[in-house]
Order: sequence, then structure tokens, then C-alpha cells
Amino acid sequence: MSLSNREIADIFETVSDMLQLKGENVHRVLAYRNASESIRAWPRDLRTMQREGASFNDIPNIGDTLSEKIIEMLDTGKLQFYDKLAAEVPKGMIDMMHINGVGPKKAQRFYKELGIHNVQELEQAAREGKLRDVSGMGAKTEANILAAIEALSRQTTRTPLGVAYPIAQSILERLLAMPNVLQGVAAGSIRRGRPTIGDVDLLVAVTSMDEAPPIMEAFVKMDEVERILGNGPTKSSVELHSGLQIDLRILAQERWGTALAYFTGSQAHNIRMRGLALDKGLSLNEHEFSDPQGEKEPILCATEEDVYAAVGLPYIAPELREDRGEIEAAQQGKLPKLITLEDIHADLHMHTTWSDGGLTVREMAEAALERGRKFIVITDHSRSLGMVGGLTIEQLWEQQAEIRQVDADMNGKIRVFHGTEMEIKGDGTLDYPDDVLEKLDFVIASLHVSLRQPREQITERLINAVNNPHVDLIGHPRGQYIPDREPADLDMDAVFAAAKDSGIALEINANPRRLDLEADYARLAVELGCLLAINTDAHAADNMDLMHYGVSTARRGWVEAKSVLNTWPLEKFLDWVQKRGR
DNA sequence: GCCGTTTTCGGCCCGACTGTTTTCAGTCG
Repeated sequence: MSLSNREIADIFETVSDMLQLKGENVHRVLAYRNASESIRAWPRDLRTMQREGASFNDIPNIGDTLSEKIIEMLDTGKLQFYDKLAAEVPKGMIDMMHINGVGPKKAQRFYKELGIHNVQELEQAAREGKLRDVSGMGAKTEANILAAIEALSRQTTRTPLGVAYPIAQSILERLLAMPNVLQGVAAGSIRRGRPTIGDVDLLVAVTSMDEAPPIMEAFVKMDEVERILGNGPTKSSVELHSGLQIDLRILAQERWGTALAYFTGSQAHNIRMRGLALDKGLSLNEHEFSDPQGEKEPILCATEEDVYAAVGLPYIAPELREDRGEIEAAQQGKLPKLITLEDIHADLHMHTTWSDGGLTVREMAEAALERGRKFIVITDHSRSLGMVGGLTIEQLWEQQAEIRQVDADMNGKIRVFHGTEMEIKGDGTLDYPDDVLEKLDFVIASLHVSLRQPREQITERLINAVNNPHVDLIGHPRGQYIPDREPADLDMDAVFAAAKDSGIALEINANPRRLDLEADYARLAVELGCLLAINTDAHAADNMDLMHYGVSTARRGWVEAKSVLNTWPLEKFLDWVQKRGR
């Protein structure tokens, strides 16, 4: 029984926790943690790599030792090292370490002094007032742990970007309206466009730190605050009623660049940046570059460009800051010319009242025109998807007549084309025959049903659609839904190879609950020579405003505009479609 | 345990805040 990338990443993460609990060398602990994160982000299937004889040392943070451990897991489905540790460390103690404010040291003390093995026993002891007697603890620690255990049960997963982003913007707008606030931004993983958010990092600049206290006070007293987790002069954290944690940092305008860079992260990117600074004899933190010997004057940076310039690099876009080769690319002058929201002037995937959308064809066209789109494709669901009113072939032609009329009425201000989002059915066949597909302007094929089929079966199903010459785009290829539904178990290497051969495009679905393809897959797809499209899958007018999420995802995947169908001029797009099966 | 214009050993980012301490350890990001 071979393990998936995710399962192997989970094992390394738990090994890291167990080593930490045992008080192992912090760098060894970190090595397992970094390896876990690298594998989690790695887009290629380790089983496939092993079959091809590829080296796992190409994966960042995987050396000879961990490479051997991966092979052991792939061959046997187990890791002896893990089993040995698991026999020594009670599993409940790992869970205890995941409580906010409890680390390895406190978990050990609870275990040694009170014999507590797990979160339930810890909660019980806290309620009975026993924790305050543990050495180094007091009544406050006890209360905080109790509150943190309750918070843990409220929020177990990371928050989807599409949920966190509007909340962050709403709070930020209120802060920006306050006196003396010069500028503000949601930094952290929101700014990097990660699909899910741990907590929200807000940053605001003031002229002088004397102006900070009233801003901090207003922040921790907002209506939506459930409780205050920390409240200092420059940094405060609150938990909202929703369970989402928001951190606010206030800093002087003249240090905006270093602070913004620091709080945008990622942590891995920051560590590399600090290393580059040290190479130049400078220590970098959120405030400044300083001389460790204290001989030279500190360097303040008001912009991020200044920060990168100080270590001899060009500006690196936030979406690239994951230590996935962006530092090296910057050093070699090989950073990608990333796609921007302004590059997008079409939307190739949207629904109307013909199936499960909320607006008519004409209303969608007008809404798209208002948003500056130059052309759109109406792609309602196909006949087998009865739950959402999929169109029969007869309805498809009625719809085509309406779309032609709307297109004519728009008088060239925006072009409206007729497509479909056709179901790839559970048995692997497509929902419309070829003689129907060739009469449409554009064809998307998508998976919505039987997403839990075994790997071989569902991969073959998708590749069958990729190879149909009438299909132009695969919609949300992996079928994930954030945060609840895992992607289908697809052999993406095989899908990308087939997509390259057939010349078909793959979607980055911009809906923040999908973001599918995700960044690492989009990056691999382009590297392998595939084309992409970024679409909103809009079911209503305001859904069209979600495009920026898709663009961030593409940017995280190092995608340039030239690889994306809906950045092309209309003529080029039509030419491309015509050279495919119609 | 990883990694290499410090390359097979010896480093490995750095500060804010909290709570319990009387000067700092633990945790977090």
C-alpha cells in the first residue's frame, strides 16, 4: 500500500511534532517541518516520480536521509522511525501542542507533573483549577488555555481566502478612515494570495508612534471582536465572533518597506532575505537593516523596492515570496513578467438562468461590459446535470438563438459567444455528441460527479475529454472545494501530458472556493507547455468581481499573460478555437 | 536533517508579547 504526497507530508509533520516534544535539536525539528511543507506544495506525484526513477533530492528540503524515508513509505506504506517515535510519545500530547499558547515545554510539564496525556484531560484539569499549580504557570495561563481549547473546537481548519479577504478589507477601511492613519494593507498570506488563511495580518502606518494608542484601542473594541488575545503598543491580536484571528501592527511610515516585506512573508522567504542581508554584513528585521557591530548607521526603507534593492535584488511580487526559486530567479534577472488583472479582458465560463445562474444572457453581457470585458462565453450546464437545470440539445439551440440576438444587439461593444460547460459523465462519456459540440463556439468539459473514483478510472475519464478535438478547456480540473472537499485523485502528470499533446487549455477557476488549478499545478502545467484560462464561473453579476482571486493564483504559479487564453486579442482567440475541432 | 560565492562541517532569522518571574523562558509568527 503506497502513500500519497499528502499522507507522506502528514507523517513528516507529525514526526516534527514528536521530535519537538522530545526536546530534539530545533534544527532537526525544523528540517522535518520544512520537508513536510515542501512535499505538501510539490505538484508532482511521488509515486510517479519513483516509477520514473526521478530523484527526490530535487524537492527542496529533501536530502539523502529524508529521500530514503520517502522511499520506505512508498515501498511499505509505513515509516519505522515514525512508529518508533509514536510508541514513545502519546498522540494526545501532539494535540496538546496545537493549542494556542501550549508548546512542547508546557505539554511536557503537564504530562510530567499532572500525568495529563491529552486535550480532554487538560481541559478537565484546567476547569478544576489544577493547572495553576504546575511550575511556571498561574491562574492566567490556566484561563488562557481553557479559552484556547474552546477556540480550537470552534475553528479547526484554515479560513478560505474568499472569506478572510472581505473581512480584512472591511476592518482595514475603518482603520484607514481614522485620524493619522497614512496607509494600510492586509499583508501575510492574504497579500500572497494563498487559498486559505491562518490569521489576518493588518498593517497600518502612522507618522509618529505617539499616534498609535487610539488606533489600537479602536481596533480591539470593534463590534465583531469576541476576545482580545494580545494588546501591546505596536501589536495586538483579536479573535472575531467567527473564530477568525486578526493581528494589527502599527508602525512608522518611514519603516513601511521593511515592515510590509516582513509581515507579507512568507517566513521561508524572509529567512532567505535575512540570509542575503547577513551576506552583506547587515541584520534585517521589520524595522530596518542594521549593523550587528553597531558601527554603521541603520538603513530605513520606506518602500519594499528599497528593501530588495538593499540586498541587490529587483522587486519580487508578493505572490512569488514562498522560497520556491524566486530569490534565485531575481538574482539571475529571470523573474517572470507576471500576469495582472488588467491583462484579462474576457471571461470564458459563466452561467445564466438557462441553467443555475441568476441573470439572463443579456444581463450577464451587460454586467460583463460594465466590468470592461471585451468578450464572454455563456457556458451553461449540460443535460445530465439535472439538479442545476442542464440543457437538452433542443434547449441548447434555443439558447444559441438568444445569444446570437444579444451579441448582435451589443453592437460590437462586447462579443457574446455560445458555449457549454459539458459534464464528463461518471462512465467517462461526454454529455453531448460531437455533431452538437462542433456547432458551439467554445466547449468546456468539467467533472462534477463521481469525483471519488479510483485514480486510474477518473484520470482516464478526464484524459478522454482532453483528447476530444471539440473540447477547448477543462473546467476546474481537480474538482476541489475549499476547505471541505479534497481534489479528485488524478494523475496530473498524465493529464498535463495529454493536454499538451491535444493543445487544450486548462482552467484556473477564480472562484475562491475553487482556485483550481492551484498555483503549483498551474506553474507545472505552463512549464510542461500547457495553455491556461482564468475564469470566474460567474452565476451572478458580482461573481465577475472574483477574477482577482484567479489572477493571484496564476501569479503564485509564475504565470505570464501569454499563457492565458483570455488575455489574448479576440482575433487570436477565435483563430485558436477555429483551429481546434470546428 | 538540510545545505553550500563559508561546499562535506558548522551554521541554521529575529523580535513582540505574555505571564511569571524579579531578569527571563515560552510561544508565536
